[in-house]
Amino acid sequence: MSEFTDIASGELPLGMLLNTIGRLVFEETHRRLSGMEVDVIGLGILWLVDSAPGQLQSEYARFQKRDQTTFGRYVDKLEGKALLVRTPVPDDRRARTLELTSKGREFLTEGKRRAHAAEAAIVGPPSPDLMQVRRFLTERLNSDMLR
Amino acid sequence: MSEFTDIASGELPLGMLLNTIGRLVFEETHRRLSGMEVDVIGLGILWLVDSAPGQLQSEYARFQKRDQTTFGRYVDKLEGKALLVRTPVPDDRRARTLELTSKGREFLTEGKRRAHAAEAAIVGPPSPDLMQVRRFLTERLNSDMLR
DNA sequence: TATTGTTATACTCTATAACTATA
DNA sequence: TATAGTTATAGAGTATAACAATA
Repeated sequence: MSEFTDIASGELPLGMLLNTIGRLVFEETHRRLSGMEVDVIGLGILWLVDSAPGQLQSEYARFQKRDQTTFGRYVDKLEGKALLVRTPVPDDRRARTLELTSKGREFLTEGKRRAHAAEAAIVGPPSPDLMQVRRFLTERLNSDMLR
Repeated sequence: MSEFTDIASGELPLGMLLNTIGRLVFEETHRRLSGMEVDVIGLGILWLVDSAPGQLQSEYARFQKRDQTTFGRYVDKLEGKALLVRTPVPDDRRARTLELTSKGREFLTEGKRRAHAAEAAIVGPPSPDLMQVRRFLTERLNSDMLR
């Protein structure tokens, strides 16, 4: 495999890098969440809702740059596991806000712990470099340039 | 959406960051490669094969941390578009090596250009920060710790 | 007319299992 | 027994289209 060493230090397409490393982190996290029946995406939704509870489902979907349908399907699953609840909005009878259940908050605590362990297994322990990567990606996610 | 601003500067799960940004880059690249019917992954394979031609198909799959079946299916597609060729190995009649066609090399040149434009649309123009992110991810991909 | 959300549907990515051929 | 590769199949992620209810 040493034939590839030089290649990898070149300019790999960022899309491929994110895809590959992302897939590895995803799989590792999934393995470590086994028995909990929630994957990285479900965990990310719980985390998001917990951090800013009571927003509209569509607001969360928009923030995650995710299609409403796709997002709704995840919410179905999480609601089915009683990790969060949909609450009707009195002012707007189309809308639902989201909120974690106490079971959901418990799950989130343990889930985050396991997710961080999984990350460390793939990208190494917390470090200034890793923090910078995280910061860069977070800033881009927050950018209004996207969608 | 400003309700989320503070959240995003917190510690989002890396898996989710990679997944979300990766998906956006993937989709944008796909859009810009449209008409060429090759996505980021196909492009990554062409790039890899071009950089170290004549290796076994299985070697490339291993380097990309990708299942043989999945990798093989991409090779099918690329071969179907005459962008690369499989060549039997005289010494080992089970094995095939991969190599780009001249059409494949032409495609790669243009494809890389478009992929970089797509990346810039999502994560911004080349910058020291972006380079560092790329370097970090590349190093992790190269790490023997994985798989 | 536009928005919130769901249902039905289809497509793609990915891997597992089983297999052939070969080493 | 192990490896290179393919075929068949299934599961999960994702989005589009069509729709209902509401604003």
